[in-house]
Amino acid sequence: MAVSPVLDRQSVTRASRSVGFMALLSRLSAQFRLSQDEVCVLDELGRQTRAHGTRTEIWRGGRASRPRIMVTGWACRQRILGDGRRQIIDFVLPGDAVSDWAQPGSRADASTMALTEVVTADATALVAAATSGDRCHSGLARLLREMAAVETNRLHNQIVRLGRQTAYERMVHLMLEFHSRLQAVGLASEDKFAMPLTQETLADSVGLSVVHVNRTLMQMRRDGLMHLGLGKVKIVDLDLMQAVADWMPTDAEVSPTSSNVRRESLRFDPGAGATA
Amino acid sequence: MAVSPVLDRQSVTRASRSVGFMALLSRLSAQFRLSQDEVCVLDELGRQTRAHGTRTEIWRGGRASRPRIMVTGWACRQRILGDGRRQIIDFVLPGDAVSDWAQPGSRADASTMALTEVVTADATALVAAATSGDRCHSGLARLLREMAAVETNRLHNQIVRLGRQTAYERMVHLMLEFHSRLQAVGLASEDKFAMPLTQETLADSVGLSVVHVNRTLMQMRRDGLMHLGLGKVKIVDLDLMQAVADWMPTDAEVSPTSSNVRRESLRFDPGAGATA
DNA sequence: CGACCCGTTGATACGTATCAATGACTGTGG
DNA sequence: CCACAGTCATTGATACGTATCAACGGGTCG
Repeated sequence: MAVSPVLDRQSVTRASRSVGFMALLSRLSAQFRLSQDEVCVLDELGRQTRAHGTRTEIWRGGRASRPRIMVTGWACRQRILGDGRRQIIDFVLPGDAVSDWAQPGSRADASTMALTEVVTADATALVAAATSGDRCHSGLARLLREMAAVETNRLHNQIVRLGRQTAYERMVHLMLEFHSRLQAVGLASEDKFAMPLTQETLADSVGLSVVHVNRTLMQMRRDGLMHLGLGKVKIVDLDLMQAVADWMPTDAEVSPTSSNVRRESLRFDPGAGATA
Repeated sequence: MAVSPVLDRQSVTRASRSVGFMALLSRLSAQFRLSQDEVCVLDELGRQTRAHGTRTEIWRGGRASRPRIMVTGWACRQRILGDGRRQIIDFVLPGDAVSDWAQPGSRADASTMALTEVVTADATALVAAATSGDRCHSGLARLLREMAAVETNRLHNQIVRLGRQTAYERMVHLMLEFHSRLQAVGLASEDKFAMPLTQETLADSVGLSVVHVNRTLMQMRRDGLMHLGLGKVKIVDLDLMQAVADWMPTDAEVSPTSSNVRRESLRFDPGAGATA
């Protein structure tokens, strides 16, 4: 293989040093109290990067492939039904896993598609270090477990949105998720962030038609919740949005206000049963 | 604490030796080629069991608690919105994890509720052995990763159902999931299984109203797909059901028929990007 | 300049929710 | 033993939310 053109090399280098990615690494290092050695493993991620064009498939479900991490750009995990209907399962943002790392050769499932120009990094070393069982890499192991837990939580959110929320609530909730996730990696300010998605993409995520997504967005603007110009989102009334969408705070501890108890008789029964 | 009444002790012992659970254990031992030592860890699960009454909360989200595994009965993971709307995220069947094991003190999320009388077992030792990093327990570690991968796949299925399938397709797909999962633990025959769920529970899973679930089920009967009498499901035309629901085979390898490629230009580009 | 993608809007159709009522069945207490 | 309330499945009539079809305008690109 010949060397890559200079331009590409430069752009990739720039990408791997991107705001979001660097912010993420430093935040992770602090949060998980990673050792010097572990930080080195993370730093190595910047070396093995690769660019992918818009609308290309970054990862195909069912394939055994090396684990990759998102560095720059937007992608989505999706599934296509036999007749062409598409459902976006989850969005993949900088710092997220491109495919599921848990099981190397897991069954055919979803695939991951780039929604913009995308840069990913090879995370083989990271995963290997974390799963080796070495005590000196326990911080990385916790980091991976945390990433998995956060992803599961996102899937739960997506299920609740699609199953029990109205079109309006779904859109607001999704926007709050974007805002929260992008803020976590330093890619969003208090009230603004870039969102390079078409309304069709949004539709395939929230399970609506393109037309109705458009109407819902216009309504949100009229209601003074947020404004949404080409590729940019400006949040106008965050509190109102969180109230509308029944938003659950992500980082802070949740006070047991209206915890998961329902109208019916619901006992918690710590020791209602017999113990053998 | 005094000893449990004899009757309870007997029933629990019987439960921990239940068909589903024993079948599961032997299948797992074979599939993951577990060592003698590892099989012992699994066998220990039968000792620390506990019974839970219908409609009790088995696990509350956000609580740090010991990991438990389902032995007998049906439960569901669910989330309740502020105004009382409920969404069932996933069903918990014998052999499944009651809560997420990945991260001990993960954030407040869903809770798990018993839908029938339920018996669970303490899986602390299992998780500890699997995450210890000991080479002799690597089979258990793979087992846990596989369980997580399967659960993630179920969540993906649920998202596709709710987002892009009709009421009819959703119901059929869910029934196929039950059939497949119960068969895997020896609780379903070729064409029959017990399903102790009310239509309201089904409704809260597939994101429909109770009334419409009823109408959908009646239609499925009229169409000769399956019959559904009190607590029992009898599959009439499995092939038709799988065709209707766009069912993806779970165990067998998926032939790359209509893989995740869409009408638009979708290249896979193995090396379209630059490598730094 | 035309072709195309994307966002926007209107008119209409369809799927599903909601409200209401009934019957079958179960458990409970007088 | 029977009245009673409660849960669950079923069915009809109607309302509402969202999909579908169609058309148009503004951008961008070749």
